Amino acid sequence: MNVTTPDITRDQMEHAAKVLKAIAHPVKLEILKILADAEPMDVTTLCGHVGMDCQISMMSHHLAKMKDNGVLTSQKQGKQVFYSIANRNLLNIFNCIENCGDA
Amino acid sequence: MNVTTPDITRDQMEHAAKVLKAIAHPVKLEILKILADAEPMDVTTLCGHVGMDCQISMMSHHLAKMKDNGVLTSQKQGKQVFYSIANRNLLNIFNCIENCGDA
DNA sequence: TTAATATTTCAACATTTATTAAATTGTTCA
DNA sequence: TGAACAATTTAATAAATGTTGAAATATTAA
Repeated sequence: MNVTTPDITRDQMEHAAKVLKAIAHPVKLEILKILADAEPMDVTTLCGHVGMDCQISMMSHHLAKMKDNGVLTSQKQGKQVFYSIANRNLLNIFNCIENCGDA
Repeated sequence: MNVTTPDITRDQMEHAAKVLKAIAHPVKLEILKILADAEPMDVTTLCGHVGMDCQISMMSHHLAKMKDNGVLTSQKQGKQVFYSIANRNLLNIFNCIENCGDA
């Protein structure tokens, strides 16, 4: 038995890699962080929070990819689409990131 | 103040994205997991553990990238180069992955 | 029905990754 | 020295990603 890391199968590894790929981008991480504190949020508002050079089309692509990989969920309400975090466990990644900040 | 996620600066976000990119790949995650339980390890042995279709050149590329991004460290000993995990805090990512396995 | 708004999709392009084979460097040892 | 081994580097190519603007879709309101 192994005390350092949990046992993870090949399939889980593939899945994990997909999820990590889906968030391994500064803007995507920022989206995640914004939603973490104020979900659900619609695309335009989210774009405003991301700031400066945010384009709605780019935002939509990022959101779609994260949704495709099970990171986010969405719900249409009128003209807007509100995004939420599918599984808040994923947010632990920020703790990890903070601890590893100077790695 | 914010209780859900730690405050993270733009720079930290950029850095985090780079680190995540450097490990968001099934083989790279596997390398990390193998080293987690048996570091340090030389390239050829590592390649054997990864199994099946592992080519030494590919392994070297993966290792170099992970090293470049501060995920791994290396130490030459004779003909061999032994790799280790730079900061074991990063291994928390596996817990996160396990919990989010069915996200 | 038309106009306005919100979001997605499409298409194009540049950039980055992943993979593989071949050539190269460095080390040990006969 | 030179053969054998370990690992890296280089180069070529395919595949995936990121970015952008324009067009398309859907919803609401006038």
